[in-house]
Amino acid sequence: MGSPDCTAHSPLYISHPHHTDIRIAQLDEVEDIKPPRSLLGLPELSWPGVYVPSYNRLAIEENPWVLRMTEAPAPAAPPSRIPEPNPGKPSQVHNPPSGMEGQVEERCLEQVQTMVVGEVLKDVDTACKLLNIASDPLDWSCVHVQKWLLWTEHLYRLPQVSTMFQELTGRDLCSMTEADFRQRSSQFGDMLYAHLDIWRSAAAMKERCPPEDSKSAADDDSWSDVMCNYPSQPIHLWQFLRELLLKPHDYSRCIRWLNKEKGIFKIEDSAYVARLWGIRKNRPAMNYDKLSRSIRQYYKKGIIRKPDVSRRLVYQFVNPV
DNA sequence: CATCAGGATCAGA
DNA sequence: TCTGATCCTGATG
Repeated sequence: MGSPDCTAHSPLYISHPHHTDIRIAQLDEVEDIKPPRSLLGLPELSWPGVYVPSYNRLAIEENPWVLRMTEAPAPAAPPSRIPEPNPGKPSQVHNPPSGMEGQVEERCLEQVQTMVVGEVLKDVDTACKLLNIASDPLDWSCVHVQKWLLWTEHLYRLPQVSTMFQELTGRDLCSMTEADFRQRSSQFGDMLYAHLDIWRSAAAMKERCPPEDSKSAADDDSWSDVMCNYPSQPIHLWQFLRELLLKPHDYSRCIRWLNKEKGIFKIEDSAYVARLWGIRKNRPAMNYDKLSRSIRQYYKKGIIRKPDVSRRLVYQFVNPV
């Protein structure tokens, strides 16, 4: 079976502006701009000059497409709304697009769409890895659905909606209409439906254009290694932490090596890491207090310890990679 | 106040 | 039985 009319899906990512607008508004609300107090004296953390509280940061970080989507023109928009190609030619704005201009714009649009789609695929993939679920919603068990819902709640800062969708497999979810979603959550059903739609589209897209062999072989550690190597076994906390540490590109803002050779790492954003761990383990109530207790259990087992010079939020793998 | 240390207990695999 | 989650008390900076 699979997802219906895949071809209609690629521009569909940007066809839910009303859903994402809410999101953007929420993100934009975050104007509390200040550097984290813990950054004193520490090396540059690649923050783009703006400090966003952890949850919003997650949303931005894990879903750049949420922001980028708004940059892409809506598919139904008239050609004249396409971002100005050259400020030096104001006439273009008013003149009806000639055939050639139309082509250029079309190509522009295509490029933007390709970029957006690429980002979507990447971010869906990142989320898959984090949640340890398949990218195709049709393959999800009830537990996977709950994980995904939890993640989506987290992403969109929704109140708890996952309870409204209990006992549903991914297939059940996919067979539901938008109205069904709204029936379960009048406020956020449409949002969840749209988000699921994105995932389904991404899955359909992947199916149609699977990652090229050239890509999947050597350079592509981000796709296969972490997630696929342990299908559904429970993951250990130390493995999870290491997994985050091995992805500095994605997670260095919340956890990073201080000395990789010695296995010393620092948790930069304890709440965020705990939240990720909670999502991964389907434990919504997870917090740093509990996570750190679990880390301390590793002291006895000789897996993790405090470094010789003990510092807050700094730990050390006894056996570095 | 956040973090840290560690005891006790419980649940799930 | 093992691992981790949860709750707790008390210490520390």
